[in-house]
Amino acid sequence: MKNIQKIKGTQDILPDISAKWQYIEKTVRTIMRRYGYNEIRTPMFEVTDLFARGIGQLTDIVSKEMYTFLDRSKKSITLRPEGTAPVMRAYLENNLGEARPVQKLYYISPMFRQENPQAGRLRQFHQFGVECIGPQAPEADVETIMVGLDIYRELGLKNFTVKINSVGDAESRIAYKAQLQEFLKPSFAQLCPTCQQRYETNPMRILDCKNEACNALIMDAPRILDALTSDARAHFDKVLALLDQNEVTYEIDHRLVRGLDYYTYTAYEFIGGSLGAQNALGGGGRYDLLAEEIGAKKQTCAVGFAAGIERLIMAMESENLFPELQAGVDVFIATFGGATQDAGFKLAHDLRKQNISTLTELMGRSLKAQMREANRSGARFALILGEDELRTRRASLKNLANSDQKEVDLNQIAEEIKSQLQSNQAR
RNA sequence: GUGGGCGUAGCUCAGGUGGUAGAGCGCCAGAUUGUGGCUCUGGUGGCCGCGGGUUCAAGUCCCGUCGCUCACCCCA
Repeated sequence: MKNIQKIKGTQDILPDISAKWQYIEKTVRTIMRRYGYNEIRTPMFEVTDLFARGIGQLTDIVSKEMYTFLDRSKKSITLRPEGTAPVMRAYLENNLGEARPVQKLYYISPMFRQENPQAGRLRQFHQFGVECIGPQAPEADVETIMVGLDIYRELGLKNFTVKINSVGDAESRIAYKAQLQEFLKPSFAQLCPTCQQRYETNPMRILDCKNEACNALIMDAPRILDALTSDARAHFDKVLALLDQNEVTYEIDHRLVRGLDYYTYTAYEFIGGSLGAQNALGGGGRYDLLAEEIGAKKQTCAVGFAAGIERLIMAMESENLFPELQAGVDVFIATFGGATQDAGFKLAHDLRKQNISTLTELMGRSLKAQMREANRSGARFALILGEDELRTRRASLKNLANSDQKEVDLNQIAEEIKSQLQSNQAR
């Protein structure tokens, strides 16, 4: 009989690691609040069509990476591979735009893509992200970038860069695609097979191909920034000006096009410097056309980003940024079985009612073993409760950090622990 | 989907040219009749991923298979 194990590309987040997750999540929520973003939680699965139409049929995500299945009523369901389309769906479905012209939303949630796992790539992974829906103003683009930066800064991350580009509006892109095809036409035969396909379907994707031959060809390709309409160009210039004015350092990356079809105007990425092959910490941009792709009657402007939590953890570990996160209980009650065990159990109940975190012995071990357990658990105090103590109504309270031990009246234990915790912040 | 590396104790890993297994850490216990961390002593713990083949004999060689991992594509 084979042991059951986790599905490829998934992870068990065990207690020592989950403390890191909580640390990051707490920071994310703090910064989101600082910028006035509110949390939205959408379902983990959606009708397949949402992603097929929203993200684009010929993106890698839709064409080969989605977890799609038929439910019992033969409806096609997909585990969400990314967060933006569901948020936009929820925005439209709930008429959030009618309630307020600007909706600033954030999420922290799992995503699912059926790819081969490797460092920094999982089948279930987690992202936090923001969507600023409504404004067309460049300020909104810049604000989302600053949210991401502030989160990384707050966590102490140093080794990363911001890359930015504009993929223009529909008109700019039609013009640019034609320029690019024109440019590549003579050397079509030298392109890699996938890029030969892209040449027709989505020539801009050739720009971020990593194949040597394609790379060489693209070096001198025309730049999309030179093909932008005056509106698109003005928007991009304003974004850059705002970044400059607000102390954001960035690099313009002419080959940054991003993998999802819905981007317009601004596209940007947070690139980690210590991550290995999968080095994108997060990415985002403006997507003014997504709403209509999934059925909105009128154009809905929006900009946002998504960032990987697993990759952030990797980056933070390589920069050694996690503080001591061990949170031991306040007190471990050691007993000797029988009446002392019952008394200890009841005492724990009383202490917990007073918000003192308490551990009791559950294995019936020796005092020595219980003391070892108390130490291992990180408890601040050990309380020793034996027959004598029960009789005299006084128990021994030992401070495990400095080994100070004193007799305390059973009715005074909570007060004693509280005052000691307060006075010396015990360890 | 493709390619490389790796599967030996709870964890990290040793195990020239084949002779049925070891270390460190952890865990348990003792030194200390009711007191942790340090030290010392002892102990627990392994169908050597699985299946087949070669051989008197396989952790070791061969084949297959599964799993993990890194990488390609692409992305978080």
